[in-house]
Amino acid sequence: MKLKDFAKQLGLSKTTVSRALSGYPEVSEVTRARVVEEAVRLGYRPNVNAVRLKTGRVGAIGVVMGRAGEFHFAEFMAGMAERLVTEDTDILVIPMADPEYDAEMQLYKRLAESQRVDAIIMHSPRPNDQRIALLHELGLPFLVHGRSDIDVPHPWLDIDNEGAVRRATSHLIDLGHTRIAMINGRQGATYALHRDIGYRGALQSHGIEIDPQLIANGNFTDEIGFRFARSFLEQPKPPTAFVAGSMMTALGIYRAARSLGLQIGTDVSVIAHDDVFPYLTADNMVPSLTATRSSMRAAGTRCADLVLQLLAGRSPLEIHELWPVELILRESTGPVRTDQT
Amino acid sequence: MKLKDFAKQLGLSKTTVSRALSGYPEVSEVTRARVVEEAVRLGYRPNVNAVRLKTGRVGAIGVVMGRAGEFHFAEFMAGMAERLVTEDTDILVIPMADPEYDAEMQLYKRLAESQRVDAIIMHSPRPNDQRIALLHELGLPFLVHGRSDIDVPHPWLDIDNEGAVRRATSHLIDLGHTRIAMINGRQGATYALHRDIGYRGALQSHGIEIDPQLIANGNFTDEIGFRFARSFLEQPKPPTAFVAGSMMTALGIYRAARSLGLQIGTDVSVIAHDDVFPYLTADNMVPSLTATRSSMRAAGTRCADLVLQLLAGRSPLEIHELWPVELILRESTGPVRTDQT
DNA sequence: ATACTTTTTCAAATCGATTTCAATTTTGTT
DNA sequence: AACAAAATTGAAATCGATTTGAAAAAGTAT
Repeated sequence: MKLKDFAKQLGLSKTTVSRALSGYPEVSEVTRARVVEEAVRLGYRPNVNAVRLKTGRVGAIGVVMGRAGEFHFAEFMAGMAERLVTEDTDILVIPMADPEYDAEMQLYKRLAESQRVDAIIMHSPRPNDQRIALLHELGLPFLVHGRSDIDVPHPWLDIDNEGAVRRATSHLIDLGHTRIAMINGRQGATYALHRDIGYRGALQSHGIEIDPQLIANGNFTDEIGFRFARSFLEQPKPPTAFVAGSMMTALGIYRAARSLGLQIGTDVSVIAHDDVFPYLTADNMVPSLTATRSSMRAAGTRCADLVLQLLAGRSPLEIHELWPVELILRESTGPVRTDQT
Repeated sequence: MKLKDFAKQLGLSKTTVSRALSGYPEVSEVTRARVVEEAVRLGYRPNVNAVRLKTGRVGAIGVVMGRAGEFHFAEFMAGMAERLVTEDTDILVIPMADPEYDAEMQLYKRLAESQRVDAIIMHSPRPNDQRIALLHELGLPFLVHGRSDIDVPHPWLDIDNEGAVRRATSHLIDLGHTRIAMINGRQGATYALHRDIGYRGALQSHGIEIDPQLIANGNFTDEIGFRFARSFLEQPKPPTAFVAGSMMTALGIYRAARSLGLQIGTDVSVIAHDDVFPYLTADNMVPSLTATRSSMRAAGTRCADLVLQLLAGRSPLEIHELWPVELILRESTGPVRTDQT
């Protein structure tokens, strides 16, 4: 059913029908009501591609997806979906061949030229991230989930990674720990850097020397958590506490500690960052996990919201949201054992 | 840069340029070479929306996403992305307000009418799933990830859930277990039904009575695993083994067993289904988890592939793929303790 | 050189909507 | 009732490509 046919059925012009459906004020309420009602009855719905061609609006927000099967991703998208479901806007997942810089730059260029999406949400930016410069140049509206120190204005939403880790680390220090290990995310991303800064900052401000042997970087997997925790704990001077980047990492650390006969919460303290997953909760771990918490889903919802605002004309320059992170104390952290220090 | 301008620059007509770029044979090789080269140099790229309007092809495959933040989802999509990255096709995630039947039916109708996607991948179908009937009726190409017994032909890819669980259960029976609990996925989906059939079948063919008290259904979460395992184990006649629907469920069962001082692999055996996640591996659990395994990512890749074939004209009638599921024996299963039976 | 293919190119129609500008109808005022 | 102002409607242009059918150019055979 095309507009032309539909209009003919109603005995109206295409113009009037189109206006009635798009809510323009120049059409009488009685006509509009009739048009809307008949549209539902006859099942008329504008062809998206025609609308898109004419208006230049696509009705889709792009999210670039790397190969790594990030479990965060699904949560973030679920959050976006929550906001977008009422908006007639969908999410375009753009597969990226290689998480290589060049490939991604090309991808953005193509996206901008081909008008597949109205805006892009970019993840895990790096310090001085040239992708941001490119997006800015291309004029394609975008929002960064995370931040970059690049000298180009960009709208972003980020959580206070530095503050979160600083607090977590400080808390461990307050409990008497001095050998605190850090199993961070992959090197390169700003968030990993911020966490590193928070960690170092906390130690330094308490006059504790930083031991590079206690710092590791890697994917957010159980495997990484286990491997590094195990190797750290087998050092001559093992850590008495861990700060970890994710729940999965924490699972690995738990496993490593157990495998060495160490009790979490007494022999070894653990704090991890919790993105709040419906399927795995910090409170349910044994012992329950002390965590810095921030909902990934909520971030997705808000990012979608901000992008809509951006598209509605809000200035990108004023969009900067830094979300505080809660520290939830549970059983996995405890005072350092006096014979350990 | 529009086709018109670009053609003018080259001194050719729009027709010839369009043909040259789309690889039609009616254009001389020397002209084509020039056009292609100049397109790259001048950065001309056809406007997708115009192409889509004209050709009726959208270049996107739709995946309906429920609210539940399924961790499988990201893996499946990562798999799809792997296949689609080389095609010029993207993934459209369609948010669904409520996982209600009616709402979803409406959604499919809207999708078909508005031509947002070329095809749809549908997840977790139910027995006699009317959504399949609807999609069939609408003429929107689709692929079902899973199966339904509905009396409408539909292309599908599924794993052998029944066989997997039958084997898992039989294995436990071979180890001497007779009180075997089943923590299945949410009731309603065909896969849950198939698993249930496999479970019951294995018990029955060994002459073991089915105890409804040992069967539970719920989301794939640590929480569900814990709660049911705990309540089962506290029964007067507790199970000595568990068959579980997911790794997360298994985590919960492990936790429940531990909380009751039971050793996994000796006091209680556990087999779970493993969708193969990069961040959490069955082999790394302690003790390592015996699992029925099938890669969700591979399924995503193959589903994307099949949809492309569908769009290329392959008959939906002949697309039925049933993937076998491996059973990987590890430490979480062992012979029943003789004092238990 | 002519007639006839074959190859290459192009003008114009088309896809299905939105929107400008003009025409018509309705309402309000005197 | 006459006229202006406001409200409503519609014809035609437009978005940027693809594709049909016709024409021009090149190639081949007589």
